[in-house]
Amino acid sequence: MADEHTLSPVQQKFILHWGEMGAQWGVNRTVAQIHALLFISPRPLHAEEITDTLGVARSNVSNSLKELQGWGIVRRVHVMGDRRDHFESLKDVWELFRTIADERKKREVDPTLAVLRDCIAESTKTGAPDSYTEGKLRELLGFFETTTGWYSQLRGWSPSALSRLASMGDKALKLLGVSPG
Amino acid sequence: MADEHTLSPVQQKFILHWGEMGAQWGVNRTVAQIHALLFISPRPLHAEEITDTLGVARSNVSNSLKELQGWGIVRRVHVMGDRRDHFESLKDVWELFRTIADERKKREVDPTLAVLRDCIAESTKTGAPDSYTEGKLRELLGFFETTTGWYSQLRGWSPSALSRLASMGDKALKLLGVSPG
DNA sequence: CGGAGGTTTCTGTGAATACTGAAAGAAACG
DNA sequence: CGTTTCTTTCAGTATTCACAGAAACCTCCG
Repeated sequence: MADEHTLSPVQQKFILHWGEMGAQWGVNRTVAQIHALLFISPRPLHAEEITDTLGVARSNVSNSLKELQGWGIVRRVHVMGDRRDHFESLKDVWELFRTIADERKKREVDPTLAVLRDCIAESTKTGAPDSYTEGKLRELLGFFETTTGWYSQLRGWSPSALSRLASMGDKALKLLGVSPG
Repeated sequence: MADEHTLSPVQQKFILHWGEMGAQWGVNRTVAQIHALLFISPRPLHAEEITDTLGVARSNVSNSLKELQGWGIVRRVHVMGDRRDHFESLKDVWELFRTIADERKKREVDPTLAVLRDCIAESTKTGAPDSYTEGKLRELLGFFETTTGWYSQLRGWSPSALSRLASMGDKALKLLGVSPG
């Protein structure tokens, strides 16, 4: 291909690290690498550029792109005068992580809430010979309910509002008449 | 063994789900299951009880326990009149997740910060022919620095303080003279 | 010092997952 | 329509990861 890319050492380093990070968090290494590449690319790339740059199979790129689109952090765009699909990552870091958090909540936290409620319901219904388990599940449920409640509040706020709030630190609490302890 | 355990359907359901969740987040399924079992167990268990209850190999249990101890969420305890090691999970949900968060930060976020700083340093040093990448890496670094800053502030606060703060919602911002937008 | 109870390490095997290359399938163009 | 260009699906392969079972290793006790 004409528009072959070679990555700078810095780009390589970042992409490789991002791949490792992804793996640690349950994301396929290649998927994470492709995302890293798109994230630092100043323009949308088509699949074959990605194939060449990362040295993985074309089909692998195709599937990985589909997964990234499923996460909502990569989208297809079209470039004038080029039939091929091009792909670009969400470019705003805050929006990026908010999207990922939303998706993880939907995929993992919400089902967990459902399971916990189920377990607790069943446990109380059946007369519960072991109340210890039930108590613990209740605590867990309480934790998830509280934290997801916080999240849904905060996710509407802008980064700058949050950062101003955070920079006030403990003073904020004092002002609000809330003690940290 | 004498003290054989059979799990109630509810316990099974929870343990299996916890295992799946773990897998999604990059934790070995068995490791997560063992943790779930210990979490809902009213007393410390020894390795063989775990083996019998979950139906996995003794050695697997041993390794998994070691990993859980590495995460700091399970510890060895001794039971009077029993030579065997017993194991128990952190029981307080908030402490549990704080411990996990601390550990993930140490293992994954901190190295990422280091890599980003490295990349940026190298990029500026070498005269940076591609400033786009550098800019993006800076944004990413800023994001991680800000959020970890928040985390280290908040992790000292008690759940109840946090929940009082959160329950005030947008009112808190108004009081502080910060607009959400 | 020898043996019993308990724990960890090690090696081979099995299962899951990621990946490739080829073939089939669409869409655009002449 | 037939051809070209591009994308996706599919089936087989490789690699990685989890796991079991055996062996080795402690530690306590008589």
